[in-house]
Amino acid sequence: MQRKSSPSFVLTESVLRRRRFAAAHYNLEDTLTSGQTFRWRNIHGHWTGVVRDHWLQITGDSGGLAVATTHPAPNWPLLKRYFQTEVDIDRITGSFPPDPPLQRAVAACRGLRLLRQDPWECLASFLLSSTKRITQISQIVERLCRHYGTPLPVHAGYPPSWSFPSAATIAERSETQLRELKMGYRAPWLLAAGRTVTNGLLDLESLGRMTVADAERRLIQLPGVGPKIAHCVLLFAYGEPNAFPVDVWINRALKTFYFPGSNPSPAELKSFAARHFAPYPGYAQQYLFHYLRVKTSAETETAARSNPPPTPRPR
DNA sequence: CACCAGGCAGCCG
DNA sequence: CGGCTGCATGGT
Repeated sequence: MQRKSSPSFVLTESVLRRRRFAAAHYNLEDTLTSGQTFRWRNIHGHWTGVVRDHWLQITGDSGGLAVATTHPAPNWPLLKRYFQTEVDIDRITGSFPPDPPLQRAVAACRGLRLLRQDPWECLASFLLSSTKRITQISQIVERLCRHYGTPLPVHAGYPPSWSFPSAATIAERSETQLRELKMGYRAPWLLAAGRTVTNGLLDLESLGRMTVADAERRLIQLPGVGPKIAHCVLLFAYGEPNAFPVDVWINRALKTFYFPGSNPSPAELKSFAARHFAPYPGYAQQYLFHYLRVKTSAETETAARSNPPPTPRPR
């Protein structure tokens, strides 16, 4: 790497390569903080993160995204695919049913997008997510990258950064080594997933060509992967619009807003969501999830926690 | 200190 | 199916 003339304590300063991705109404902050990805930080007023082996600095403005990377030969098509800037988000939210909670979520999170992430990173990250808060998932993922990822060049003044460790790298670790990263009982799950992907028993590439049901069946064969995590992977890595992860927040929201007073089974909730939110249940889920988790303070929080009085039924 | 967190596995009826 | 419990760890 070339040494440039700059403050004496800066040994290397990476060249930034830049490009703009045009997009109408790209809500970068909500997209990067809505719990679909765990590696983005706002540093010096810019969003910085990693996509594959690209260290990135992103700025969102009214016309789209300004993308800067230290990668010497950026894979721009890959990055563009990751950010999904070509998606007409207003058309998607415009297709949502006109019920109050969902429309409130759209109004509060306008421009929130779904990313198209690397399947292995997505699978591994969500394997680590069970009964953890998003901030803690981020911390575990960060430790995983710091210990077992590959260091990446970063722009001057930014903290060091690493790629997400490959399945093969994880497969070579021991359960003890993984437990040292404070992932607890999830360590054997991550190890097993790394081994299964590395030895070819699970071909992540082929999942994209299967039906949702088939891909889900394959994913939940992995220990620690159930319906919720499988659907996160199908939605966030494969862009499956019918994927619909049901976590505690969504479960609470569906019961509160759409089944007040009754006690629907998981199967009922699943079929209702597929029908009611079609043709984009995955996007609707993400809007509801992010809205309920961070855009509301007192009202919905308390309403959703304590078995609430029946709310007006949306039509 | 009790309780919960973008769940899941194992077990029981 | 449906319900219950343990699981590591950290925050409120």
